[in-house]
This record gives sequence, C-alpha cells and structure tokens, in this order.
Amino acid sequence: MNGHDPLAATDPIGPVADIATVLQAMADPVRLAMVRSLASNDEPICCGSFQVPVTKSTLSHHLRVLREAGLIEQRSEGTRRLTTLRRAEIDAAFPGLVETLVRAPLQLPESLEMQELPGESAVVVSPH
Amino acid sequence: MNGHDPLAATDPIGPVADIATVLQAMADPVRLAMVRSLASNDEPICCGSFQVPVTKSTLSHHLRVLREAGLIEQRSEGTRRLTTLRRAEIDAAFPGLVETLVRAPLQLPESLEMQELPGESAVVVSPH
DNA sequence: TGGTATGTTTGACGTGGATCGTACTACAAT
DNA sequence: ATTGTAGTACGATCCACGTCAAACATACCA
Repeated sequence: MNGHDPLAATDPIGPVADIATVLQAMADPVRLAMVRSLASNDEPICCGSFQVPVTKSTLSHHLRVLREAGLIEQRSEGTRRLTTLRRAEIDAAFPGLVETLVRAPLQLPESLEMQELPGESAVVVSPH
Repeated sequence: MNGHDPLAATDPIGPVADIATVLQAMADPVRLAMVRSLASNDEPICCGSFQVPVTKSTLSHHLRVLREAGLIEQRSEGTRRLTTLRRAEIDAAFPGLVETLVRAPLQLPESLEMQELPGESAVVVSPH
C-alpha cells in the first residue's frame, strides 16, 4: 500500500483531449513516430517494440503523454503492456486527423534515425 | 545596407514543410489560434489584427514560425503586412488537416484569454 | 527463494523556445 | 523634416519539456 493504484496507469480512459493538447502530443517527432506506428499496425504494440531511439524511461514518458491526451489505451498482459491507438475515438473527435498523419511522408531528422540498439539501451547519435 | 534583403521576409515561399514541422508549428496555442483565424476568414489578415494576447514582437516571431513552415504567405501593402493562409498548398500536402483544425472546438487555456496587457504593447483589436 | 524481463517513477540536467523590451527600418501623412 | 504607424531584429530571461540514469514495482520462471 504505497498509495499507488497499480491499475491507475492501466486504464486511464477519458475523452480525447482538445485539439491543442492533441497537436502538442503529436508534435514531438518521437511521439509522432509512435502514433504512426500504432496507426499502421492494428495490433497492439508492446512498449519495447517501438522503434524509437530513446531509453525505456523516456519511452514511458512519451506513452504517458499520449495516454493523458486520450490517444492511446494500455492494458497489462503478463509482464507486458500492450498499447493501442484509440482510433475510433480520435476519428470521432477529429475526423481525418490520424489518416493525415499516417499518409504523410515522414522524413526523420537525422538526429532521430534508428541505429543498432546495443543490448538494452537505445542509441542516439550521442551528443558527445 | 545591412545585408538584409527587405523582401526576404515578404516572399519566402517554399513548399509546405514536412508533417512533423507543421504539427510543431500548429501545436502552440497562440499559433493555432492564428491559423484558425486565418482559415476562417478568407481575406488576408494584417498583423495587428490577430486576437492573441502577446506583444507585437512575439506575434512577429510566431508569424515567422508559420512562414518558415510554409503555412502562410505575407505581402506588404503600404505599411501593413497582409497574411494569408496557404490553404491550397496545405490541403494538397495534408488533405483535411486545416479542415480538422477549424472544425475542432477550441477552448483556450485561461492563460491565453485576451486581457489587458501591461504597457503599450498588447496587440489589441480594433472593435470593427 | 532468487533471478530475469518489462515498465514506471523520480530526480537532475540541458536545451529549445515563448516571451518581453528596446532599438531599428520602412512607409505614410502632416 | 517631423511625427506616427506597422512591423522586424536582436538580446535577455525564464520555464517547459525531452532526455537519461538509477531505483522501484510487478509478473513470470527456474
């Protein structure tokens, strides 16, 4: 009993946030890549399967932002957390938005390109 | 003659930027309000007529961001700068995006509501 | 019971960017 | 010319946020 509800993060379901919040959530290149990834595969994606060059803590942070914007749902399955895009809800709130994002050709800034993940932590072009 | 081309800012026309840049440009609440404003009136808007609670220098900054994202065009007319949304180009690049933004109900965060700004500089709108 | 795998949380850090005020430029009207 | 108006440029400040490492939590397996 540490005051933490273990399910709180699992099922945060609320309405999709307002357009400003949604845009802000999607404006980050990492999160945009995540959303596009989620939108392309209609199967849930487990946290470690996102191909983004950030550490797992940063990834978790981004998932939180998306979750709090009402864009994704997560459920635990064993030790995994499966993430799905709330496509229907988003489409209802902002028709065509996800479609636009998925269709748009995306050129990652080179600072964001994926490289080999050596063992456990993701690798960016290291700043030094 | 400081090396500045006085027309450079007037006609920077290039292609609409990539989706990440566009989203980032629109994600700011002030700029979102500006874009919505531009999208609603199909007449050009002069700089001082935006109903946003920032000083003119900040406003100029936001216009630059939008311009560099390829979202707006500006032309000088006398002492004014008339700004238009590049609707056709944006629609061609990201169909439905502007439509979505305009349609979305927007609740401004209270921090963004119009109010008196200290001193001379608040961008205020002529009542008609 | 311990060990491993998967995520979350927390704290710290650095940077980008939103903001302002001031100074400057360009045009118009007096 | 002088004044006023409209906007840009620049420098400074401040804070939000993206990032990481480390510690913690939870589930599964040996």
